[in-house]
Amino acid sequence: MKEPRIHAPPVGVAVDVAVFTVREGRLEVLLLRMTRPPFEGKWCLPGGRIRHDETVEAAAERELVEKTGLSGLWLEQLYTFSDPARDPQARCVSVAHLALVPPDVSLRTDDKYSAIGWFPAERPPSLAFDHRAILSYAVKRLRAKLEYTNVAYALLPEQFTLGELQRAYEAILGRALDTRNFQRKVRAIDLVEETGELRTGQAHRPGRLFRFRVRRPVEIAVLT
Amino acid sequence: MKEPRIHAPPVGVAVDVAVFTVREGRLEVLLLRMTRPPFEGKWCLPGGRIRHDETVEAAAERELVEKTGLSGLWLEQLYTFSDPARDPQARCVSVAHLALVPPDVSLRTDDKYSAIGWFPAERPPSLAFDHRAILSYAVKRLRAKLEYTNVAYALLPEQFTLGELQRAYEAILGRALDTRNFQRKVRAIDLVEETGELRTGQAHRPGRLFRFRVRRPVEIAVLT
DNA sequence: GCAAAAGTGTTGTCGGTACACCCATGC
DNA sequence: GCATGGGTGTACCGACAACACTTTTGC
Repeated sequence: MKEPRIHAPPVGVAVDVAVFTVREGRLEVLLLRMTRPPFEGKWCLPGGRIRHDETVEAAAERELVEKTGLSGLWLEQLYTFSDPARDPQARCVSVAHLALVPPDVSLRTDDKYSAIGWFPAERPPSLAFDHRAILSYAVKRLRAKLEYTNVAYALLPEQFTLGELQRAYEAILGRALDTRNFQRKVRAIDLVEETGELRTGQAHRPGRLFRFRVRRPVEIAVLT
Repeated sequence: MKEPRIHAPPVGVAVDVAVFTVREGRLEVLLLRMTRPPFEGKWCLPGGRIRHDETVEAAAERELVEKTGLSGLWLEQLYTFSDPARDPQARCVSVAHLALVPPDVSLRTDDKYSAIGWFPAERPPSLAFDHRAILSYAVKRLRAKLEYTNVAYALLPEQFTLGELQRAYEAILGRALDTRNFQRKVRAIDLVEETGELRTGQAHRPGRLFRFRVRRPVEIAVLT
């Protein structure tokens, strides 16, 4: 009934972030290579301990800046993973986060971290800790949010064609969509607006360029 | 860039639980009265620190048993609240949980806690910490889950009439539903099955009694 | 017999899905 | 001129919302 150990060592609080992007029609996640035991050589999601004067969301943003150079991206809290065995070295819960970036960002690869890179979100390499479970959960949540919010704005560049938007949706949802229905629906709910410009340079007929009408998180019904 | 304080005091991990029930057509939440400063006399959600050998969900269940006598209820993790100022006494993040009980459970009121009771979830008394925000978030999530899952089974007794089920839905959603459409939909998706008995004793025509077909969390479409 | 809750059917509308063709450009 | 992705219109179908009356019991 009473606490068994009065002065037990503290339970730590960390954050981890699953950062996604869509490139070449594929959903990809950002991973770092670990350099120290016990997970030497394995890959992991960026993250770290939180500080006293910040929320977990702020910690997630700070860790991303420090470890990857990414800033100002779309980010939200996901779930707290707390299996006592999740970290073999220290008792530590992890508040997992989901983040999205457009495909044209550049990573800072110069510093102490041995390697950093984008990997297929559906078939990642072997991951440290419980990061495989975190990644699976993040993909699931992203799929769900895509259906009833406008989060896609955080995954695409400022301007894009409807074909590019559709391919981003297809990459995340993992299934093909009907172009005619997709375009009609996207326009019906005023998700995007024309910029007046055309995508030239590629072969074939140039597509009209669009931008998102609102570039902050909003609930909006699209696509069952 | 580097950690400012190498040996900063640890950030604690606690859990809090918003326990709901529906009684007399109203959504109610379980609150405890605090006995110690700085929130003496205010009410709070049940909760406490986690231990080293348990997940946050297990900690939530354990705290509920210790503080309220409730056990074996429906429970899920909600969100982690981490404002550095949320607890004026100790730096501590709280992993909030949502729990549901049927209206006929009894609370243990005998021990050290000065008071415990059910309050209207929409108009609670003055709450300690950030528990008002946690409660609001929990109500929002409960409403959402009611729409696409069968969680209502955790709020109703073993047997109930369709009228009672509808009133529970109306209490949580905060709006009236059409009886004919409600009954048709509930039966169409095989949410419930007849027990063959009737609700007698009240005045007026007795209703048939039903039970939920499955009494574990399942996704099922009901009610826009 | 009357008050009150239980229970049942039909119709119109809207949104979703399925589907085929013409258009504009680069090569 | 042809291959390729861009872009548009229609028809069917199912789900949902709106709506009124009969039934059964306790008092």
